[in-house]
Amino acid sequence: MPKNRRVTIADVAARVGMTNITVSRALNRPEMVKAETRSKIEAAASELGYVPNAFARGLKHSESRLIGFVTASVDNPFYAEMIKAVSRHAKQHNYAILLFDTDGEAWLEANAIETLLSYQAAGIILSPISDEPDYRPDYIDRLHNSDVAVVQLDRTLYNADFSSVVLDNVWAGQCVAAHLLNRVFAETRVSAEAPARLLIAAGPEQSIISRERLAGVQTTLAETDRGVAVDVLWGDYTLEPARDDVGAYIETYGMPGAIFGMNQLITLGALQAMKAHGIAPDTLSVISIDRLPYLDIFDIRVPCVVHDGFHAGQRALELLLERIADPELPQQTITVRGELIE
Amino acid sequence: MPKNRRVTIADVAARVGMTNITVSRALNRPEMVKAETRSKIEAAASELGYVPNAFARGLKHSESRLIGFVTASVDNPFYAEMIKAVSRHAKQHNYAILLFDTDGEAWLEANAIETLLSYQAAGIILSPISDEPDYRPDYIDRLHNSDVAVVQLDRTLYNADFSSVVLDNVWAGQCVAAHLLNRVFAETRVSAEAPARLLIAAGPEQSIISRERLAGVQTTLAETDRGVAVDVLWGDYTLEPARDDVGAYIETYGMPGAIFGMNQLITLGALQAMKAHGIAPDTLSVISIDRLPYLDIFDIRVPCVVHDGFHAGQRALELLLERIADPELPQQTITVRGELIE
DNA sequence: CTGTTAGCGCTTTCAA
DNA sequence: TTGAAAGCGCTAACAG
Repeated sequence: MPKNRRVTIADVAARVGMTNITVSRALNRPEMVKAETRSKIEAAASELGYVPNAFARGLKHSESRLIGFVTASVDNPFYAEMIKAVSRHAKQHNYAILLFDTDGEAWLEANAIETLLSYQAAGIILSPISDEPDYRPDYIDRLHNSDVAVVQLDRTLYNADFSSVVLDNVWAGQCVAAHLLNRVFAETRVSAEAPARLLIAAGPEQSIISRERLAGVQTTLAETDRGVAVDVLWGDYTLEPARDDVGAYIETYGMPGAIFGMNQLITLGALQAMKAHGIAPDTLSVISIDRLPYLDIFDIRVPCVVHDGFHAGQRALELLLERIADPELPQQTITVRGELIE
Repeated sequence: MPKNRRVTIADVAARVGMTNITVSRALNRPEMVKAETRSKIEAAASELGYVPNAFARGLKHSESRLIGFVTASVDNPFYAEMIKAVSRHAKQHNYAILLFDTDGEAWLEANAIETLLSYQAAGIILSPISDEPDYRPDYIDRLHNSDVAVVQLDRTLYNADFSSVVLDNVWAGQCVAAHLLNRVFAETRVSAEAPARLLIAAGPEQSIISRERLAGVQTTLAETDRGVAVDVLWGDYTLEPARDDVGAYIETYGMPGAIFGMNQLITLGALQAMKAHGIAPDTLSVISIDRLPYLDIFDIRVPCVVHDGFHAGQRALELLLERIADPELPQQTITVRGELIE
């Protein structure tokens, strides 16, 4: 069977002996058409297998029902959760999602934005590859000059004036420190000679997120007279460097009083290093940001500050829809607080 | 600052004192245009911030550079991996991904297909909500009558004639059984009175995937004279029913000789049930399909048959591109084998 | 090498 | 309630 030529509004019109415009109206503004004509048209349309051409429609209105989601890692479970939330709420408002995985590459991110502009995307949810001050991609101006709504999610471009939904990183750091002071460093007293040591396995040194989390820890520690010394290992949010650096640290300085991993992968890396050095997870206090899934099944307790990705994604989409509806709205930042789970 | 009207090819043309078509050519077929004109045009285009309108182009060619990915669960890590693969390879061929999360709902799946047809998607990678024989959505005919390329991934519609990339489920079952015979039931001898028991926590009873995995186990067991009795608990591929049913089983029949969980979540459910009954993971042999991530860090060994989702996704996209290039190609099925990891 | 014309499928005037 | 004409932005086909 040769594939039928695509059926258009005109084919439907011909079938019922009317003109294009009547068919168009019957399908989009049913109230403007006599009920009888309408049902004839609807019948013909479904019989012929008519599918509206989104391109023609988009060209006409010069607006589209597309929302872009740009992220560095679809396979990060936290992002997967956010994508799910965005996708679910987008389709309730009749938007479809164009997904771009930038794989941490600046040029792919730039391409993604370019493509979204060419599809006249109504909005973009952007989680850029980096929040460091020296990452200032050219597309920022393009976005400001166009009329796409933009909401940054989780990560934000340094100093770019877009709305955003971010985690309360300072607070997460404070939570972590408070928990450690309560549970681990409870007996610690000021002691300049042999202070208790907290090892922090962080993300990149220039990452705002890492710095905020660190700042949170430090302010809370500073509020007490417990003499906790903080050692920071900068990394890149992935497992391997965390594992290697924590391993090296343990070899050089011995076991710290506690380890704080700034995200899931970092913490797993730290745990791996501990295992390699024969340290059981319950001997040394480990605390994390992001949940380490399913460990409770095996009675391994790593307390963590958990952020609700689904909620964050949903808020981002809400913000985006508001901006699409009213582009003149001032930029907003929404902060999502995590919760300490023991 | 009022947002500038969108800049079109005509604006660029006016700027350099040429006509639309020359600009169009300079941008798309550089070789057809004098080098000097071309560079003038390119300069003007980037200065004005020209972005081609994908809708106009799509309308003209009546073909698009869009590929649809339709799945029931973006947040399943196995799917996330496949999405990553598809996305990465799609962009190498200049396709963008329209992502639809159907959340297991038939009407959302139907909507997704409808939307993809309206966007003239060049191809669709489809992982339907169900592979059971009584799920026969209407869109199957629409797809066959249109000229979209379709490749099913992981799950396939019962008896729909589309290409597909599927896991070798029979083989996975055989692997599992062979491993159990070697390691767990090695000493078991024929014994009608007290046969060794293998508990299988499966997906839905009508699911082809579950039935194939089960069949694999049974053929391998049948090839030996070891008297292993198989008990099957049907479920739905999620954690909770598996946990509850395995728990109930243990209470009624006591500990089986081994438990086989047919996917990650089922196995985790089984492990949870064991924990609730005070059975340590190393006392009872558990085996799974799909990896249980990071357990090795804690010295918990659950052998599993692992499938390479990245590879599967990549193959699906390759198949799709082939069909886009030549729609007359016969339908193909590619089978991806997993590997037993101890 | 560059320009004219026409049309992709749909919808927005304006008119009947 | 329905229709005619025009145009969204882009690119074939055919000139020049």
